[in-house]
Amino acid sequence: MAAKRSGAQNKQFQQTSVRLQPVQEASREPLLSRERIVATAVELLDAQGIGGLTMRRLADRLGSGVMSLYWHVDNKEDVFDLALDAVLEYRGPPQTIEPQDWRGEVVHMLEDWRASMLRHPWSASLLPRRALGPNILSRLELLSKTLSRAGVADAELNAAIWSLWNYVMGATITRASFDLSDDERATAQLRLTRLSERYPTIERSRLLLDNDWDGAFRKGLDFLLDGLAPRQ
Amino acid sequence: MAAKRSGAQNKQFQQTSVRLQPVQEASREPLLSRERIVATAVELLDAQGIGGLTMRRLADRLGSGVMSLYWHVDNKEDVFDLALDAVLEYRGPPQTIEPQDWRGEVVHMLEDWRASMLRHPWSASLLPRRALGPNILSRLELLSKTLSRAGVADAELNAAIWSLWNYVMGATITRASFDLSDDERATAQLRLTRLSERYPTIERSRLLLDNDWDGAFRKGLDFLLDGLAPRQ
DNA sequence: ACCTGAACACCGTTCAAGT
DNA sequence: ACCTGAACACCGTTCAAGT
Repeated sequence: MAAKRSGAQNKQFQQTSVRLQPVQEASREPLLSRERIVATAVELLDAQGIGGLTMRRLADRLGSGVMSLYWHVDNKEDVFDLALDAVLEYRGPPQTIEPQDWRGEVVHMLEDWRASMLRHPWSASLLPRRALGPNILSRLELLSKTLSRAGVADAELNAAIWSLWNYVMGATITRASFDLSDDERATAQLRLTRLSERYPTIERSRLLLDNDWDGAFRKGLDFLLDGLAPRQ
Repeated sequence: MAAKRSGAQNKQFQQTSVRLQPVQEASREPLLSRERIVATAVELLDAQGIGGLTMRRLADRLGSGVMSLYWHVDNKEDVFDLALDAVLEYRGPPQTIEPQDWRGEVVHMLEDWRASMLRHPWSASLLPRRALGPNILSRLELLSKTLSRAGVADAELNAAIWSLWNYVMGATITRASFDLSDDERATAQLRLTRLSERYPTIERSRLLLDNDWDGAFRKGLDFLLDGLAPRQ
């Protein structure tokens, strides 16, 4: 059983080229790296969806043998975790939001979170099934601090956070799935039309067809925030 | 390519034993049936989770060859669709709810929906990714009718329905995932404790540990309903 | 009408090496 | 320190049959 790389090491070795190891003839970059693997995994997931990520395909794209991946990465689950976290980074609110505008800050972070997941539609349905990575924890920390500052009592904080989490995740997972399968959706509505006597109301309102997803998202979010921490 | 069974046939053949086919020596029940396959698939999913359902394992449990399944079922996706729908049936509100109490009716249906999915934790994360089956469409139809009766305008009906859908799905998917991995959750909180300087607020509030999921669900739901159709 | 086994083109991962 | 191929124990599904 070979000793494995510990996962805590990083890319700060370029300035100090001499190390404990014997001098290497050209100190060339290794072919593979954690970063390159994760970036390629995200590409593959974007292109082929969740079922399209395969250790073999991943190695192909990187021009390496399959088993070489396992030096840098524990297993396939690990690749999923890393790709997911890579996609969830938050850069903070724009300058235009004033520091005391807690509601603007919360809404911005949540909409940015949702947008990030929609840019990588596989990520939304993956997130609830994996351990929470550093980037999503940072978002939760920010949310927690902001709501606290807005006057939400400590005893209600967790319920408030999870309500928002639930709403964002539900909205995004649903939206991402519907996006992925435009024709499937059309056939669903078609099938529905044939059965319109069984589902007359949703037939009439064309529930499965034309929806203002973004508007609906924002509206429901406002209702929740009104309930959680009423406008002053 | 053999002709395939059409999927519309059902189990009303016991009273009239004579049919178009030549008389069979004992008219014995076929070994397999759509119903038996679906019921066994649900068992398997309950026991082993989403990754545990395998055509080979399913056939094993049924005491048949793998390929025999394909007579009754199109493919594995079909099995997923059928198992999912089987689990989502709604029997209607209890007698104790009065007919004009639209809010009670909505809350009962949504909580029953959530409870059904939690009884089969694989179902929640599956539902948004598959085409909507008859049982979930019936629930949406009921929801639509009830909200309409409660005075929600036609123009707002779809947004209202999707807000509720999003909330229920997000809450249930999250809850089901957290349930599945109690020790994973513990290690997550442990890892968090080590990093408590980075996430002090969620550390302090023990966000990842002790939560009143059911209470939080009900609270958020009330906020949404208040917003969607204010109490009279 | 219903069931079957062999075969194909895939998977993730272990192991024992190579440099 | 980093990369490799062979091998194992799995997958879903096609095909050409059997009764």
